[in-house]
Amino acid sequence: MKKRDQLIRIYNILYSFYGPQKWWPGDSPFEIAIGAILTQNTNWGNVEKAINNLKREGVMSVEGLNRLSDEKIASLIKPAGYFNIKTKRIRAFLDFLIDKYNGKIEEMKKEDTISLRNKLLNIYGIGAETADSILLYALEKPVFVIDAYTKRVLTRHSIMKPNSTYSDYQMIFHKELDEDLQMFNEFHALFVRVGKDYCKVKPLCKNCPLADLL
DNA sequence: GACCAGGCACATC
DNA sequence: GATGTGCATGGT
Repeated sequence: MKKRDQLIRIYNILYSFYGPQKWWPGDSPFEIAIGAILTQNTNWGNVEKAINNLKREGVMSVEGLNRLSDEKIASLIKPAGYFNIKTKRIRAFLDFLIDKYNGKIEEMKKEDTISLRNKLLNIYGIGAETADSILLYALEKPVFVIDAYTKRVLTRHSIMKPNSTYSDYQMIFHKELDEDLQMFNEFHALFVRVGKDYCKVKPLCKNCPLADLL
Protein backbone atom coordinates (compact mmCIF):
# COMPACT_ATOMS: atom_id res chain seq x y z
CA MET A 1 0.00 0.00 0.00
CA LYS A 2 1.15 3.57 -0.69
CA LYS A 3 2.32 5.57 2.32
CA ARG A 4 -0.39 8.16 1.72
CA ASP A 5 -3.07 5.49 1.90
CA GLN A 6 -1.52 3.94 5.00
CA LEU A 7 -1.50 7.29 6.79
CA ILE A 8 -5.07 8.09 5.80
CA ARG A 9 -6.16 4.64 6.86
CA ILE A 10 -4.56 5.12 10.28
CA TYR A 11 -6.22 8.52 10.63
CA ASN A 12 -9.65 7.20 9.71
CA ILE A 13 -9.39 4.25 12.10
CA LEU A 14 -8.23 6.40 15.00
CA TYR A 15 -10.81 9.10 14.33
CA SER A 16 -13.70 6.65 14.21
CA PHE A 17 -12.38 4.86 17.30
CA TYR A 18 -11.73 7.91 19.46
CA GLY A 19 -13.56 10.81 17.84
CA PRO A 20 -12.26 14.39 17.92
CA GLN A 21 -9.69 15.13 20.64
CA LYS A 22 -10.30 18.89 20.84
CA TRP A 23 -6.64 19.85 21.25
CA TRP A 24 -4.67 21.66 22.61
CA PRO A 25 -6.01 21.58 26.20
CA GLY A 26 -5.45 25.24 27.09
CA ASP A 27 -7.38 28.50 27.37
CA SER A 28 -5.13 30.79 25.32
CA PRO A 29 -2.29 30.71 22.80
CA PHE A 30 0.07 31.77 25.58
CA GLU A 31 -1.03 28.97 27.88
CA ILE A 32 -0.62 26.50 25.03
CA ALA A 33 2.94 27.67 24.42
CA ILE A 34 3.83 27.43 28.11
CA GLY A 35 2.26 23.97 28.21
CA ALA A 36 4.36 22.95 25.20
CA ILE A 37 7.53 23.85 27.08
CA LEU A 38 6.39 22.25 30.33
CA THR A 39 5.45 18.94 28.69
CA GLN A 40 8.90 18.31 27.25
CA ASN A 41 9.68 14.69 28.14
CA THR A 42 7.03 14.95 30.84
CA ASN A 43 3.72 13.31 31.66
CA TRP A 44 0.79 15.65 30.93
CA GLY A 45 -0.77 15.03 34.36
CA ASN A 46 2.30 16.59 35.97
CA VAL A 47 2.13 19.51 33.54
CA GLU A 48 -1.48 20.17 34.51
CA LYS A 49 -0.45 20.53 38.14
CA ALA A 50 2.16 23.11 37.18
CA ILE A 51 -0.32 24.98 34.95
CA ASN A 52 -2.89 25.01 37.73
CA ASN A 53 -0.31 26.46 40.10
CA LEU A 54 0.39 29.29 37.65
CA LYS A 55 -3.32 29.97 37.18
CA ARG A 56 -4.04 29.91 40.89
CA GLU A 57 -1.35 32.56 41.37
CA GLY A 58 -2.86 34.55 38.51
CA VAL A 59 0.39 34.56 36.55
CA MET A 60 -0.53 32.67 33.37
CA SER A 61 0.35 35.68 31.22
CA VAL A 62 3.43 37.38 29.86
CA GLU A 63 3.22 40.21 32.40
CA GLY A 64 2.33 37.86 35.25
CA LEU A 65 5.23 35.50 34.71
CA ASN A 66 7.69 38.20 33.78
CA ARG A 67 7.53 39.91 37.14
CA LEU A 68 8.29 36.71 39.07
CA SER A 69 11.78 35.69 40.14
CA ASP A 70 13.34 32.54 38.71
CA GLU A 71 12.99 30.92 42.12
CA LYS A 72 9.27 31.68 42.23
CA ILE A 73 8.63 30.33 38.73
CA ALA A 74 10.63 27.19 39.52
CA SER A 75 8.64 26.56 42.69
CA LEU A 76 5.31 26.91 40.84
CA ILE A 77 6.24 24.61 37.95
CA LYS A 78 7.97 22.08 40.18
CA PRO A 79 5.49 19.24 39.59
CA ALA A 80 6.35 19.26 35.87
CA GLY A 81 9.94 18.27 36.60
CA TYR A 82 13.20 19.76 35.21
CA PHE A 83 11.99 22.93 36.92
CA ASN A 84 15.29 24.85 36.80
CA ILE A 85 15.85 24.17 33.10
CA LYS A 86 12.22 24.86 32.24
CA THR A 87 12.32 28.14 34.15
CA LYS A 88 15.21 29.25 31.91
CA ARG A 89 13.26 28.13 28.84
CA ILE A 90 10.10 29.98 29.88
CA ARG A 91 12.19 33.06 30.63
CA ALA A 92 13.79 32.87 27.18
CA PHE A 93 10.35 32.60 25.58
CA LEU A 94 9.04 35.58 27.59
CA ASP A 95 12.06 37.67 26.59
CA PHE A 96 11.44 36.74 22.95
CA LEU A 97 7.76 37.74 23.08
CA ILE A 98 8.45 41.02 24.87
CA ASP A 99 11.38 41.84 22.62
CA LYS A 100 9.85 41.10 19.25
CA TYR A 101 6.09 41.25 19.77
CA ASN A 102 5.53 43.67 22.63
CA GLY A 103 4.51 40.67 24.74
CA LYS A 104 1.56 39.78 22.52
CA ILE A 105 1.74 36.25 21.13
CA GLU A 106 -1.28 36.91 18.88
CA GLU A 107 0.90 39.30 16.92
CA MET A 108 2.86 36.31 15.67
CA LYS A 109 -0.08 34.88 13.73
CA LYS A 110 0.31 37.48 11.00
CA GLU A 111 3.73 36.16 9.98
CA ASP A 112 4.44 33.31 7.63
CA THR A 113 5.08 29.84 8.96
CA ILE A 114 8.65 29.35 7.78
CA SER A 115 10.11 32.50 9.32
CA LEU A 116 8.13 31.97 12.53
CA ARG A 117 9.47 28.44 12.82
CA ASN A 118 13.04 29.64 12.41
CA LYS A 119 12.53 32.32 15.05
CA LEU A 120 11.04 29.82 17.50
CA LEU A 121 13.89 27.35 16.90
CA ASN A 122 16.30 30.13 17.73
CA ILE A 123 14.89 30.53 21.25
CA TYR A 124 16.75 28.69 24.01
CA GLY A 125 14.88 25.52 24.99
CA ILE A 126 12.59 25.40 21.96
CA GLY A 127 13.40 22.55 19.61
CA ALA A 128 11.55 21.14 16.62
CA GLU A 129 8.66 19.52 18.47
CA THR A 130 7.98 22.43 20.80
CA ALA A 131 8.22 24.91 17.93
CA ASP A 132 5.79 22.89 15.82
CA SER A 133 3.38 22.43 18.74
CA ILE A 134 3.30 26.19 19.23
CA LEU A 135 2.89 26.77 15.49
CA LEU A 136 0.04 24.29 15.11
CA TYR A 137 -1.88 24.59 18.36
CA ALA A 138 -1.21 28.17 19.48
CA LEU A 139 -0.71 29.96 16.16
CA GLU A 140 -2.93 27.72 13.99
CA LYS A 141 -0.33 27.08 11.30
CA PRO A 142 -0.66 23.83 9.32
CA VAL A 143 2.55 22.03 10.39
CA PHE A 144 2.63 18.41 11.47
CA VAL A 145 3.93 17.78 14.99
CA ILE A 146 6.13 14.72 15.48
CA ASP A 147 6.52 13.29 18.95
CA ALA A 148 7.67 10.08 20.63
CA TYR A 149 4.26 8.44 20.16
CA THR A 150 4.03 9.35 16.47
CA LYS A 151 7.48 7.87 15.91
CA ARG A 152 6.62 4.72 17.81
CA VAL A 153 3.38 4.07 15.92
CA LEU A 154 4.99 4.64 12.52
CA THR A 155 8.02 2.44 13.23
CA ARG A 156 5.90 -0.34 14.72
CA HIS A 157 3.80 -0.27 11.56
CA SER A 158 6.92 -0.25 9.36
CA ILE A 159 5.98 3.03 7.73
CA MET A 160 9.23 4.59 8.94
CA LYS A 161 12.66 3.19 9.79
CA PRO A 162 13.65 3.41 13.47
CA ASN A 163 16.68 5.63 12.77
CA SER A 164 14.75 8.36 10.92
CA THR A 165 15.17 11.98 12.01
CA TYR A 166 12.47 14.45 13.05
CA SER A 167 12.50 16.00 9.57
CA ASP A 168 12.19 12.57 7.97
CA TYR A 169 9.00 11.92 9.92
CA GLN A 170 7.59 15.37 9.32
CA MET A 171 8.33 15.22 5.61
CA ILE A 172 6.17 12.13 5.12
CA PHE A 173 3.12 13.94 6.45
CA HIS A 174 3.79 17.16 4.56
CA LYS A 175 4.52 15.30 1.33
CA GLU A 176 1.76 12.70 1.44
CA LEU A 177 -1.12 14.62 3.02
CA ASP A 178 -2.99 17.71 1.89
CA GLU A 179 -2.30 20.76 4.04
CA ASP A 180 -5.22 20.76 6.47
CA LEU A 181 -5.02 22.61 9.76
CA GLN A 182 -7.88 20.81 11.47
CA MET A 183 -6.77 17.39 10.25
CA PHE A 184 -3.15 17.93 11.36
CA ASN A 185 -4.50 19.05 14.71
CA GLU A 186 -6.62 15.92 15.23
CA PHE A 187 -4.15 13.48 13.71
CA HIS A 188 -1.31 14.36 16.06
CA ALA A 189 -3.63 14.33 19.07
CA LEU A 190 -4.87 10.90 18.01
CA PHE A 191 -1.30 9.57 17.81
CA VAL A 192 -0.77 10.72 21.38
CA ARG A 193 -4.05 9.12 22.46
CA VAL A 194 -3.35 5.71 20.93
CA GLY A 195 0.23 5.96 22.18
CA LYS A 196 -0.89 6.50 25.76
CA ASP A 197 -3.49 3.75 25.57
CA TYR A 198 -1.79 1.04 23.51
CA CYS A 199 1.43 1.91 21.70
CA LYS A 200 3.53 2.15 24.85
CA VAL A 201 7.14 1.08 25.37
CA LYS A 202 5.59 -2.21 26.39
CA PRO A 203 2.98 -2.53 23.63
CA LEU A 204 -0.64 -3.48 24.34
CA CYS A 205 -1.40 -4.40 20.76
CA LYS A 206 -4.13 -6.83 21.71
CA ASN A 207 -7.07 -4.43 21.63
CA CYS A 208 -5.36 -1.58 19.81
CA PRO A 209 -7.58 -0.07 17.10
CA LEU A 210 -4.57 -0.30 14.78
CA ALA A 211 -3.86 -3.97 15.54
CA ASP A 212 -5.38 -5.18 12.27
CA LEU A 213 -2.85 -3.12 10.32
CA LEU A 214 0.15 -4.92 11.82
C1' DG B 1 12.58 0.10 43.36
C1' DA B 2 12.58 0.30 38.37
C1' DC B 3 10.47 2.27 34.55
C1' DC B 4 8.18 5.76 32.02
C1' DA B 5 6.45 10.41 30.52
C1' DG B 6 3.47 14.80 24.42
C1' DG B 7 12.54 17.07 24.60
C1' DC B 8 16.39 19.89 24.55
C1' DA B 9 21.21 21.67 24.93
C1' DC B 10 25.70 20.54 25.17
C1' DA B 11 30.00 17.71 25.03
C1' DT B 12 32.53 14.56 22.54
C1' DC B 13 33.99 11.62 18.90
C1' DG C 1 26.18 13.84 11.58
C1' DA C 2 25.65 10.36 15.15
C1' DT C 3 25.74 9.18 20.00
C1' DG C 4 25.76 9.96 25.16
C1' DT C 5 24.43 12.57 29.26
C1' DG C 6 22.08 15.75 32.61
C1' DC C 7 17.87 17.58 33.80
C1' DA C 8 13.46 15.97 38.08
C1' DT C 9 8.72 15.13 39.40
C1' DG C 10 4.96 11.83 40.10
C1' DG C 11 2.21 7.71 38.58
C1' DT C 12 2.29 2.61 37.69
